[in-house]
Amino acid sequence: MNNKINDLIKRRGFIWQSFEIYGGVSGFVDFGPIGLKILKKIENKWREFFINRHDFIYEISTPLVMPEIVFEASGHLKHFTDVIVTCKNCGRKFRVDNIIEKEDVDRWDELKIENYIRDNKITCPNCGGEFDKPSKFNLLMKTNISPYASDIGYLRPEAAQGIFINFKKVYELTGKKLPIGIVQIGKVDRNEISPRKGLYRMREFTIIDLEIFYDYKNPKCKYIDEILDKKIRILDINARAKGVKTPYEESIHKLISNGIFKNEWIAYFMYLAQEFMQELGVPYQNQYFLEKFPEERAHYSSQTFDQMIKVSEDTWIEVSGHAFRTDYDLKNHSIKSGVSLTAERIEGNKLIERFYPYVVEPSFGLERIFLCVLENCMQEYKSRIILKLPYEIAPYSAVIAPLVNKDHIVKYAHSLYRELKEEGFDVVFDDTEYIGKIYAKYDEIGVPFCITIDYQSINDDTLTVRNRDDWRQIRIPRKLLKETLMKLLRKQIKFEEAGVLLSRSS
RNA sequence: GCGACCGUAGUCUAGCUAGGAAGGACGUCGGCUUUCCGAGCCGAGGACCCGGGUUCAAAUCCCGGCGGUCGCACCA
Repeated sequence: MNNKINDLIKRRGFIWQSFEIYGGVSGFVDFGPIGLKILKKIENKWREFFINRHDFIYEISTPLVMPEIVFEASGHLKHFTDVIVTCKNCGRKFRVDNIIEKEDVDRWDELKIENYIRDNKITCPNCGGEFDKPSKFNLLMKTNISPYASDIGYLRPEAAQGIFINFKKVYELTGKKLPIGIVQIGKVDRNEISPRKGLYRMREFTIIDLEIFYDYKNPKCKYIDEILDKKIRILDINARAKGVKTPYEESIHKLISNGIFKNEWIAYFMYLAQEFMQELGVPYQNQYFLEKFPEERAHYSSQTFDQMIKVSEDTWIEVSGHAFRTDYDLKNHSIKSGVSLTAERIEGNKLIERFYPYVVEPSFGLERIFLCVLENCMQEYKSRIILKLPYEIAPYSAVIAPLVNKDHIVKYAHSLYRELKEEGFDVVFDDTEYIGKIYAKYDEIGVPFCITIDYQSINDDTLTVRNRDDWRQIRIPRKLLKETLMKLLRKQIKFEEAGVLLSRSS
């Protein structure tokens, strides 16, 4: 990916490899102070964007470790653990169920598979070569829940299961209404075979799983009308099957009437996801939705679109997946647990039926969003880096800096800093260096404004505000600072109109 | 997981071919200086990925591990 971003991330300590002093373990990263502030602000922005604008989405939190039975029900034990064999000659790997056509092969252990392959002289379908010993890969991370080895637990590979098993409780707590959205934001673990490329493929990351439960007999999305004229960029499977490689642009309305979506909810949240990434600074042209072929989809999904974001000239990465999970999960957990995870259809005063709602799942990888945002917000100006983060996700709203390291100037600046902090502004104080360095440093980590205190401030209680994106400065009275800063951060006022524009600049 | 290449302060790097006191730049910390864009001067702290082998002597050569990049495979 972008070397300059990598360099910046390292230099400023946004993130680093976990367990570094012990040599590191691939697939895990630690977030440093600045990186974490940005990450958390993106997370909060997500809440604001997706939860607060609706009245039917609720957030919950459930454990990371889950008992084995949950994943028996969800299908993850079966579909997440594959035994594979490798051809000694050509090196190709095959899933055992593709090589041995016996229906119970999923339950065989490696020894039985090895014996079967030898006894039946099964060879590589590609080159006819001999197979090596079978090996297992287990994408679920295993642990024990009690001192007894028989109580197996797994770290969750998605936050969704915690939502499905609690569907009925939340549904009842919130007034038995459909549609209902339940979201969980938290860490998940997957034993990736070869994690690579820093934040792109990790063994532990933060997932945002939003499950929208709706009545399949009333599939209308009540928000769809608001966005029918809006457009998205998309590459659906029909187009892909014809060999089309570039996404096309189309209105939601047209896509729906063309039958691209299996339901309106998936379309609605795809559009919101696109708008969300736009608000985080990723332009429309750097996004599209890629529909997955059936064989590319997860076992629970009947339709999947991945939201692709451009991070460099030839690299697009998935930041969200939009899956139509139907009633797969609720049904399977109901069967396994004996508890019926159903909604009720009531007409008049009578309970007509209990049914499994259908589920649409928008699911986001928080660290990937972080990565895409950094890649898209980084700009260079006069051989310096400016991280043009949207104000809401900048690590600080402003830095307060004395222009020179003189006691009375520093004191004045520091008291201003205290005052802003007490008012709730997320600001930082920095008197450590020459002013040019301060500008450069905070441009690089995306802080939108720099408030400097100079000799004039002492005399007339004015100060300067410097704009990260174009390096212009205004001078304003100290008493107007809080109000002006608030307006600037909310983009309620143009920078040059917020105070007296200074001509000095280079 | 396989193959190729790689691993020196926080970061970038010199030194490795040909074994002999590990050097620089930026950043960090302290001091001086400085009225606006990584400025200047002085000073300080900070590194050979880990383990084993060869050798009088290993950052350097050899083996193993860990990690990284790229390619293949994998990616619910």
